[in-house]
Amino acid sequence: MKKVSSKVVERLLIYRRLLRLYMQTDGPNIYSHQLSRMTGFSSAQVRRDLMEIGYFGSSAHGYDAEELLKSIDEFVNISEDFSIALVGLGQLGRAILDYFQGHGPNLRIEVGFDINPQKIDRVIQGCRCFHVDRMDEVLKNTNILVGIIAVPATNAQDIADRFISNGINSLLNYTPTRLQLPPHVFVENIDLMNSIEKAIFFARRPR
Amino acid sequence: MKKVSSKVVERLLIYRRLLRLYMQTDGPNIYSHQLSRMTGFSSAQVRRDLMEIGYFGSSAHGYDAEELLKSIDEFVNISEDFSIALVGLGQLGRAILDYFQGHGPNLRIEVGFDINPQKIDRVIQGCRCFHVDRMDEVLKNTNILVGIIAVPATNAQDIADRFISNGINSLLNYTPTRLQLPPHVFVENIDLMNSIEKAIFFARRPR
DNA sequence: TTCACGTTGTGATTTTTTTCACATGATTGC
DNA sequence: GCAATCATGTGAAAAAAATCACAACGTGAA
Repeated sequence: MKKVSSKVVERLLIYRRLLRLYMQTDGPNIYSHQLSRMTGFSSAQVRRDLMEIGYFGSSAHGYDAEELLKSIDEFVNISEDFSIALVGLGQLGRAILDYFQGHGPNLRIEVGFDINPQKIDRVIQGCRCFHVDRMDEVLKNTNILVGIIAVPATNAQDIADRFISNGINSLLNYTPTRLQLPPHVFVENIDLMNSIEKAIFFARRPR
Repeated sequence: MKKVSSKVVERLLIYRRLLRLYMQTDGPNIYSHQLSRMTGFSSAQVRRDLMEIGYFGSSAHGYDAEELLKSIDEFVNISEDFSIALVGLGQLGRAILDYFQGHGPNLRIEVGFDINPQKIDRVIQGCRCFHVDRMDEVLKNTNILVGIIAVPATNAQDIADRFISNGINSLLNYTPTRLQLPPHVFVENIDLMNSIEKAIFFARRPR
């Protein structure tokens, strides 16, 4: 299957989300310039992105929203249920848990890990919680492919290593730590402090 | 002053953070290949980035860590205290509050807004909380330049507009809404669902 | 002093990403 | 039926970002 850049995937997922909203209220078809307005990406970019997944519209009616949505769904192929593990159930970890268990029906944080005895062996928001020491044991018996890291920065690398040694090759890193990873592992860094510092920088400097 | 891309700023802020750690334990000087190993960026990229801010090392001892840090600090210029406003004090908003008030000494979420009466007119984590209806009034009397949006997706645009009409031109958007903004406004989108969907995608597809 | 070594700074190049611009094709109004 | 209109798909161009590769330099050992 054709390789596709992370940026394109990101935008496709955005179209996907917007299409769902669009279909609830608007007509059955949609134009690239509409997606452009909704996203802020240029209409040429929208068309290029849709080319990538081999979906073709008509020059008269643009794209059939429902078909397009289905095409993107097929392409990203995350419709079936998907299990995730989360390490770190502090304030941030619980917010993440809350956010994901609330929203999407197709993804689910299956298990959580922490070192705080208050969190362990409970079920929080439908997520079974274990002591971090049991990661290997627990992960062995699941088919989790994505790990979320929401621990203090100093422990992030350890947790990442543990995930990887259990065959997990896609990580969400909510710490500012720059993880050292083998090249086949995907990581998305969500660095809250970095984001706000950038925002502060550009609050005063033009782009 | 020279314009500099968001990507470069992002990396400079990462170097800045790592330099602080590095200086606590390691020698007074540092090489581009060390920063490369720590960050995952190539050493050539590190050198290019440092060129941008006009800091020059020596070919024998690399960079003087302290001087370099000072140069980056001067460049990003976010050392003095900096006030921020946060709208939305739900689970996510409070996690953000917790995170930022805990960490950096130089930035501070000064005021918060919500519609939940339980949150209003209290001080949470050193952040004074008001009803959203009082945004104009409260923001008028501060010199806040950065706004954080952590409300339900459907309200995000309204809040953004309100921020902008009060002269705030740099936003952190924690909702999946794609904001429509005038071109001078900087926005950093932190789209949690998008991130995890990307991670799921790349868990199964090579890059 | 001189040479070997390792690092910087950077021009040139490559790669990636985005935009331009237009031929093509479908539809509508007349 | 035909012209006018408006979107698409895409080759070509441009812009942005990253990498290559090497001259120049400073140091330390001999």
